Amino acid sequence: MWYDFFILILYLCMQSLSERIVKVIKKIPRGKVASYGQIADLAGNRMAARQVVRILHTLSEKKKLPWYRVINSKGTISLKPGEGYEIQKGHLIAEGIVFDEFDRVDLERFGWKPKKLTL
DNA sequence: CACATGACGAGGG
DNA sequence: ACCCTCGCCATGT
Repeated sequence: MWYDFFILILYLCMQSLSERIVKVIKKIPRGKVASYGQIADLAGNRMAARQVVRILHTLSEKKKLPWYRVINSKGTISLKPGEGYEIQKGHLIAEGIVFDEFDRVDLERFGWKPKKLTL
């Protein structure tokens, strides 16, 4: 029914993209990772990966976000060594995530695959 | 108003 | 696999 569609659109308009991105990040389960683009997609705009970056940069602390569960689409950590890389890796390993010899995560195994989510 | 920026990503060579 | 270009969102200057 297009009634449901209407409600969906209406609901999406009630929150800003940023607010939805925050909600999506908070829903990443323990022991799983999600890419910047995937989060943007789930939040309603797959072209907003860079906005996800900005959110993590500014709101990780304030909103208590599980920022370390966000990596890039190649399955690697985007932070540079000496600037958070080791810390993020430590967090992920602590949750059971495995890195291969080239510090890559198998997204098939550890990638978050939400069936359907409600924002 | 015109850029410059960033923990990005897809596509092409 | 690597490197580069371009498209994107929202903020900051």
